[in-house]
Amino acid sequence: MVAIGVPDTGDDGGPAAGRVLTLLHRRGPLTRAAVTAELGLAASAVGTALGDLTALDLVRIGEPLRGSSGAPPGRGRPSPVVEVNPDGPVAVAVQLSADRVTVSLVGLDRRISHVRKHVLDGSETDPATLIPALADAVSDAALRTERRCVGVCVAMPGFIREPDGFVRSALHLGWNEVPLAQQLGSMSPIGVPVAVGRAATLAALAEFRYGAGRGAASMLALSSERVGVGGGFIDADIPLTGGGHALEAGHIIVEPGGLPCPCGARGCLEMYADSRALLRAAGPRPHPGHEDTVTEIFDDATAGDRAAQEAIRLTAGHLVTGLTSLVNTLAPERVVLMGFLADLYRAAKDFVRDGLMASSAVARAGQIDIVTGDLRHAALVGAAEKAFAPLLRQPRTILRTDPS
Amino acid sequence: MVAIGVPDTGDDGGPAAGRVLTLLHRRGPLTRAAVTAELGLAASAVGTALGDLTALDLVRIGEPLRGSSGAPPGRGRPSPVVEVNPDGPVAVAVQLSADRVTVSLVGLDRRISHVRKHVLDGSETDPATLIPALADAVSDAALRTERRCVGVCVAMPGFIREPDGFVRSALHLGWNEVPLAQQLGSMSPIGVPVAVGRAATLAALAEFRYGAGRGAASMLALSSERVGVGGGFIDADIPLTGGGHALEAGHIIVEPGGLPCPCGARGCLEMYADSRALLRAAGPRPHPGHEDTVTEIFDDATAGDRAAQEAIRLTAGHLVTGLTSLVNTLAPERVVLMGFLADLYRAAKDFVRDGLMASSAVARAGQIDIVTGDLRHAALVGAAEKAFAPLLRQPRTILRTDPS
DNA sequence: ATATTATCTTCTGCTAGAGAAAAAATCTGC
DNA sequence: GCAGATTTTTTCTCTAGCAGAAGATAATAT
Repeated sequence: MVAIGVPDTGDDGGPAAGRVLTLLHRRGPLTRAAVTAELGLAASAVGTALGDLTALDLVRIGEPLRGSSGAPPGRGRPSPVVEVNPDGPVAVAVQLSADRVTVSLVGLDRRISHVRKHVLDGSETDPATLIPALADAVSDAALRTERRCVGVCVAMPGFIREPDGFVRSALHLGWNEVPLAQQLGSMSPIGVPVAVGRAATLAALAEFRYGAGRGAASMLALSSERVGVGGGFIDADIPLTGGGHALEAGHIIVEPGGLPCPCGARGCLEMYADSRALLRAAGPRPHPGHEDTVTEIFDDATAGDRAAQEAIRLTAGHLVTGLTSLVNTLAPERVVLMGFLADLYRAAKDFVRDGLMASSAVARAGQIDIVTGDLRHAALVGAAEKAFAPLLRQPRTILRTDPS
Repeated sequence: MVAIGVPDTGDDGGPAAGRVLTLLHRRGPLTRAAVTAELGLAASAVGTALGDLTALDLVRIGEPLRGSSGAPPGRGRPSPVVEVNPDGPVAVAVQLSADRVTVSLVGLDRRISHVRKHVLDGSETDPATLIPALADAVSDAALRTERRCVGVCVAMPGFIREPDGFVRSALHLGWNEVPLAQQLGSMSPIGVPVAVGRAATLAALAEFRYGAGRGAASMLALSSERVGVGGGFIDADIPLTGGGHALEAGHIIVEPGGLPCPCGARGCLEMYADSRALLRAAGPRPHPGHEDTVTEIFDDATAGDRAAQEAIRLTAGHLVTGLTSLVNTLAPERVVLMGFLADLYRAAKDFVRDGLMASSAVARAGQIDIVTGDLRHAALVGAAEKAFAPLLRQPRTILRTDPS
């Protein structure tokens, strides 16, 4: 039973140059020999791929590892370290949230530079005002560097139609039916593709590839920043997008007939498990400032305050209910909690973990890990991933464009 | 801005022969010209692929369409119709449920033959008893035909570790940690790969490709046969497996703190939306027989019986709650209801549809269709899909094996 | 210094498919 | 009934991309 006649190139996965570049982007500096072994390619194929990639200024071939710099020298011909060129192309990564805009440049090494933050006041969130300003900021960032810009991606909350970056609706900004990618593309003089993605999905992608999700086959991320709960799910390196509508995890129903949610339903998770819900559960508190009071509740609970502990348990209990439904649906190998939910989890670790194990047969069968996120700019990194994707897949096609 | 130097083979997607065979399997008879246009391949590539496939007896090249048989003749050289060989290879598709076993042969044209059903009594469900019997039945089916058997797939409920067909647990059969695929493979004298898959996922896959899900980008299927609720989700032609644990949709929580479920949680969907739940909601009824009474409730409701209508609304309301959470999580383009849930939906169509639209912002944004399933042997067809997958991907590699 | 080892480079060969040109099979108009 | 017109198939040539073998290279080990 031996296959004959066909060389069986395995899973293929596209041209070698793309696979090599993707590997270096994902895993950082590697020796040439490691690249060859990792990809299962012939040494000659890796050789030509790396030759092309260096010619395109996408990767840099360094010195072989020596005594001082890391690994043991070993016998045989030393293998030079290859890595993504830190002065190579950049992507413009933008994060657009309800109260501020962040524009940054991200390299293939995922280093973030040229960060510009702008706090929005209510008068600026109108698409007709915000988009031209954003286009300026993007062009500005792209033109301020010598490095070649290969793409733009905006991470924002809302319902996004991914293929064409069309914003169906973004409640926090009050947007409806805005062709963001198209408008941004036509207003920016830098002729590169513009993509738009759901912030929660992109942040989840970043955590999956470079953060708390590393190594998992699938990962569910839940995050909350003060108000609302968002989610992202990645399986086999592919985010579940649902055409831009998936993982509205804040609107899992955890209390049928409960509090009305602006989304139209009653008893949504985000009415019961975000920071407002904790404040409500804790009852009146001395200091009115929002952030302070939330951290105060966590501090009080640690110090032994029964009322604070009770409020945390109540809120965490709703999180467990939501997690049970989500885990039984998606069966992630790992759950990553970010923002307020990470704080909540840290304050009630065993309660959440034991609760989920007790109520979810999938969690029991699947050996689920619950962890907190560990990336600082997950959404920006995720946006860069999306902007870089075409280049990583087909480096030659993307860069060998007529510059005239 | 024109890409030069690279032929841009597009998405590739593997060797042409596999793509052609897959297309014919999925879409049925097509003209040669249609195949070329559909796949975007050069005519010469399609020519050699079809040549190879006919040489392997996988496809049959028929007569060009003529006046009588279908389409208008048209000008130019007539294009012969090509189709999957109806006497070509078969897969053994097995459905294993709590109370019976079905063994059948399925061709690349999805025609099902040699169906053998066996009703299980309690004494036969032990793995040590059932698996050898199943191995016999499978070999028997494979040897009774002249056609070449290329694979076996068992569809069954439970937690399945897909890659190696290991049954983590199957509550209905009382199984735990059973290496089904491996045992079946070693007991059957026919040397072909054996796969095992979750029945609900495979049925959903069949509906997605050939049934009520055709044409949708993503699809959620929910089914119920008397007891329990199962689900499947397909996105971009790929089922969400979660390592065999995904879409335990029956264990979405719809009533926190509600009825205890054998899974360990309280308030699971399947405690509130299967046929037992409807019977409970309807209260005592004259006739004790199960099936009769359920259809009787539907009939009474149609006839105007208020109590029956109320019971249906109550049960359907819970279905809406569960659907809301599922739809907000997965954002399917279409929802397919099967079995009892299809009956329930037919009895309360507007109630379910309006309820979901009212409570799910994702449903409102995404234009979700709710439909009932329309395949009779969805699980068997899905099992055959899984068994055929390697052949469809690489026809040459799979069949050019040394028959010695 | 010489052997050993691991890696890299060059060269040849093969496969899959693109693309152009030629051949085939039907229809249309006269 | 015959000459184009039209569409499709076939044949042929050519290239990209990678595998595999053989030789070159640069370190360590003796």
